[in-house]
Amino acid sequence: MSATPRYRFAPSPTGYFHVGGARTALYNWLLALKNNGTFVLRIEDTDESRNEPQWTQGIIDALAWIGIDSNDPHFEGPYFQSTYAAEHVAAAHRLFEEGKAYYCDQTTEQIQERAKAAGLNGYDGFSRDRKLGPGPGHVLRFRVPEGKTIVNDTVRGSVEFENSTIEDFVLLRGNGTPVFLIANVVDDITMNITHVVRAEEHLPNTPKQQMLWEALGHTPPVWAHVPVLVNEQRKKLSKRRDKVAVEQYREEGILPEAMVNYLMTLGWAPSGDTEIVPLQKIQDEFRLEDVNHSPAFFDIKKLLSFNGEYIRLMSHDAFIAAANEVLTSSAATWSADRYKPEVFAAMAPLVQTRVAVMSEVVAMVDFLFLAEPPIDDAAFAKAFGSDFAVPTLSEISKAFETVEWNAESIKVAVETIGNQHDVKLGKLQGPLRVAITGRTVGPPLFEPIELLGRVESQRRIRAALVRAAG
RNA sequence: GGCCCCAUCGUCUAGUGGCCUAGGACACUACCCUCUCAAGGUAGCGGCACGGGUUCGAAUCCCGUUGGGGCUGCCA
Repeated sequence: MSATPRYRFAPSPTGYFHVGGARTALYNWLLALKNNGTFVLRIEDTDESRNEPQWTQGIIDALAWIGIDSNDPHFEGPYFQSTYAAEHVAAAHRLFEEGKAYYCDQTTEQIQERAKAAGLNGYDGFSRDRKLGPGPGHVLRFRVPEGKTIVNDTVRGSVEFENSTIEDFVLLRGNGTPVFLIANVVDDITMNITHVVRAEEHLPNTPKQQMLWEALGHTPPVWAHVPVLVNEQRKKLSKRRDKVAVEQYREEGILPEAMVNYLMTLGWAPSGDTEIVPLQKIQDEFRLEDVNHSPAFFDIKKLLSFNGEYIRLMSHDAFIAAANEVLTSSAATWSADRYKPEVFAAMAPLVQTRVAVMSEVVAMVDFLFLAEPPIDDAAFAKAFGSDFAVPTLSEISKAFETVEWNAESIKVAVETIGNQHDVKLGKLQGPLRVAITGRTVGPPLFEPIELLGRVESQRRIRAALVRAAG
């Protein structure tokens, strides 16, 4: 038994990184850090039909994003399962030589037919004693022993399987290549894995793998099966129907800290009355024994709420830096030369409390950088629907010619006009806001007006007035 | 169908036989604050699936029912 625990994360490279995988990886990673163990990354790339080398880099990048750093001393790998194919086959052959596995020539159709006729399901062990040798189309099957298999699971306690309900499963395909069950076990054995922490969907595989560990002469690892993540229909999160790609959340401006914190509150919770907590506290407190047993709904709304909170927690400078990144990216709707970082910096505090994801800052400040911000028709109709709109805006326009150009004076000037017309500032600012920003809602108005300057503000107000007249 | 897992507010959870007239968070509602919208503050709504046991005492232990979910490939 090795002195330090060795955990592993073994994704198959399928093109994107699943949030469920991210959570499983996080569990393993945190446990490795907490127990001064090792996190082994193994890419299970044995399904040649859907195996693309660039996916591997995607996985490493996604792991890095959630804080699992491949340069950290606790990180080991990546290993590639495909490079160990010879070992997998050798292990299977050893099992055959020891009589623990046997060859079978039955096709799927034949197996199904016999099962149907017998009123049973699955493979019935037809070839167990036929003493077949290897050959084209012959699969190697594991001879499931009699008795029962008890899986000791850190999350679920002990789970008992009657071996008679487990069919003699395939180890080697008809073409001689190994399947997942044996490849996974052989790799775990050679990599000295001590703890297998994975999603609950693997629980039915576990008795089979445990039998393989034992048949191969090794003590099985500590198992832990964590509940799956589900959608609002309570079905396992699926690539087809659900938004599961970590990369997509990253692009939309979810902060990694928020994602990590949120993921860790699914099936588990830190002590105390607050869920937004430092990663260190999570690392200190997290225990597999405390993980819930039932599936958890991946609630994007709550994720967004966490993210908004993390955005507000950022320092002034950090927020500006993060915002600058999206404002100078392809997400920007203006031509790059019109962007003025110092203008945004002045606005930053006003937008920081108003966005839940970083991508939202674009629409929050676009009117400052767009030469001609589009005016939403519905917004215009709403703002100019009242009879005070045009007269007050005209007066505002006049007042803007002479008012001292700073946010506070501008506000006072507008407020004064409101008083004369007996219209509260809250209503009065509507038409002005639409004229300036094109929208009915947005950050506080007078600061950006100051930033925009007298001339441009006047121009926009006049344009709106013309539109209202026409 | 078979095997396995699960069951506290709509959702995520705290709770490990008395501290529970069940706590927090998201969402929702109302009010306060307020130049719109947010943020913030206050209050509110809302739950131990059901039925039997065990016990002086059960959300917590046992059994059953019901309801969910996972697996059931020569995918991983």
